[in-house]
Amino acid sequence: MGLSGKVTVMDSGAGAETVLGGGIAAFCEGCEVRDLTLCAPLDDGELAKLCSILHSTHVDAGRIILEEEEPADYVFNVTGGCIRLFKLLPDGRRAITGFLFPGDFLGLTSRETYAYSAEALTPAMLCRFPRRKLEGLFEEMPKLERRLLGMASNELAAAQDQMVVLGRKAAGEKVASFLLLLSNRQVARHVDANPVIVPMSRADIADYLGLTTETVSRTFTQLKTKGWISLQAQGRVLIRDEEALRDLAEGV
Amino acid sequence: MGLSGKVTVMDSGAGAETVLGGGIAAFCEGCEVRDLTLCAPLDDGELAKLCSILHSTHVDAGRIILEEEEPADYVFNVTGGCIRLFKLLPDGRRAITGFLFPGDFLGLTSRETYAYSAEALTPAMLCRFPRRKLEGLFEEMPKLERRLLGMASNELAAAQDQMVVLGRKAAGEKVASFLLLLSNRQVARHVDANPVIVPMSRADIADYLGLTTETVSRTFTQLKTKGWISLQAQGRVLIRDEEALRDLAEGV
DNA sequence: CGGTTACTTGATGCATATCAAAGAGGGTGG
DNA sequence: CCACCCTCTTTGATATGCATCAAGTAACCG
Repeated sequence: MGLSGKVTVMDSGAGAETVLGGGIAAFCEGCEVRDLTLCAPLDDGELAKLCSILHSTHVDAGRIILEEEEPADYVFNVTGGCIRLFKLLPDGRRAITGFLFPGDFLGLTSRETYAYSAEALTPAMLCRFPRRKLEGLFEEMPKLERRLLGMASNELAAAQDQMVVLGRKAAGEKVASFLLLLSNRQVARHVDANPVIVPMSRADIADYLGLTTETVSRTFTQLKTKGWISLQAQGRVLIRDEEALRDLAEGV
Repeated sequence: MGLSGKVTVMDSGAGAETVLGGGIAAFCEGCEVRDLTLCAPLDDGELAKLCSILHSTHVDAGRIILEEEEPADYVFNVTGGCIRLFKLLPDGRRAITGFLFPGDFLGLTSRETYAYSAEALTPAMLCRFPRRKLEGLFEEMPKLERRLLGMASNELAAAQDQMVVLGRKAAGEKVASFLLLLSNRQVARHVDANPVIVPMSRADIADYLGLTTETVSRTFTQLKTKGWISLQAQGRVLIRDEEALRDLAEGV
């Protein structure tokens, strides 16, 4: 135990704090991302039932939430902060397979273990569901399963887009695609499209785009020099010429 | 109409032939991939109902089955042959997002349009379902929806593996990963793991791995020179040193 | 058996990686 | 509140793996 990253959210010790379970929908009333999550299609009574099996949890930045190959006993809804999903090669190379934001779902797998590791990139809030209990609710609430299928389909489409980025786009196109992706996801959660909030490091972006830290940095500089973006405080990126960025991203 | 690739399987004209619909499960009796497909969890009565909405179709090699951005009115089960899924950039660059084999599912999307194009790479057999009718059966047969969620989760895991390949592996590691993937998928459909049957061209493999035709070819030659594989007739690849190939693929 | 397409091999170039070091934030303790 | 330190970012110089361009060879199909 202690401060090592090996302590996950499943052990309810060491810093990750459980807030609530069991009650009625009161807790979910204030949820700002309800229309994006698993819970979107449920009425108040159904929501209460779902609430009875969830634990809302805060995780500190840098904390590991779950690890590849570990038993997939829980699934999560992200309600705040940003999470990175990644896979490691034996020699330490890292591939980030996605970033999660409020409303996103975490931990879905058809196997008995997780397919990737997940780490909080900023302080984050999660709703944690025991997987078996959630599956137990499917019969009673088929809407839940339908919703999960819809979310999985969306993730699949996003994964396919990312394969195009990784396999066939040049560095500039990759970075432009990335900025527009973040911008679009802000819109989905009712945040202004511009400026783009970039909470992740250059190294994270590099591992997501199949580049190096240096190349990502150079590419930002080039976009800035062209006047298409400007870099602001706290990792904010102002898009100054969206059309140019979009053309670049699409490979026109 | 005519011979242009623009004629898809949805138009039931020009070469793609509908075999049957409507009957009882008789047609499915001989299906060799029933345990892999959507139909796996269904009993005979349920299968008959599913049969009543399906059309079994043969498609010629090279024929386009569905196109990105077109209305997603049908979904398909592949029962024979090999299909490539791809996305194009405006300047003609192509990214192949996956290859489908018997037992695989095609056309799943949460949106109203397909997320990619699909083309028969060899002569192929498909079971075609009207999407709305299939969704209509979900209430009656929740097993069907459960199965679809499982298949989508599997696809998602495969997509994440592929992101690691595309983003962080070198050419040799990519090709080794690819050969082992094909081998593993043969095992899943009860085909011997070795030799690996490679029905796709070097260009297809290149577009799947984010390489060029020439690099794929050179890499095959290198693996051959090391004695790890040998190239046989009809695109068969004999794996001679699986452990070496596996270590290479995993990046050890 | 000839034509066509796919594959292989070679020579060269370039985009991005790698190695290296300086500069900018951001948080902490005095 | 300021100074210091640590980490992240930026920039520069060089190296290299893969792409590109080019041509020969093998496989396949009618």
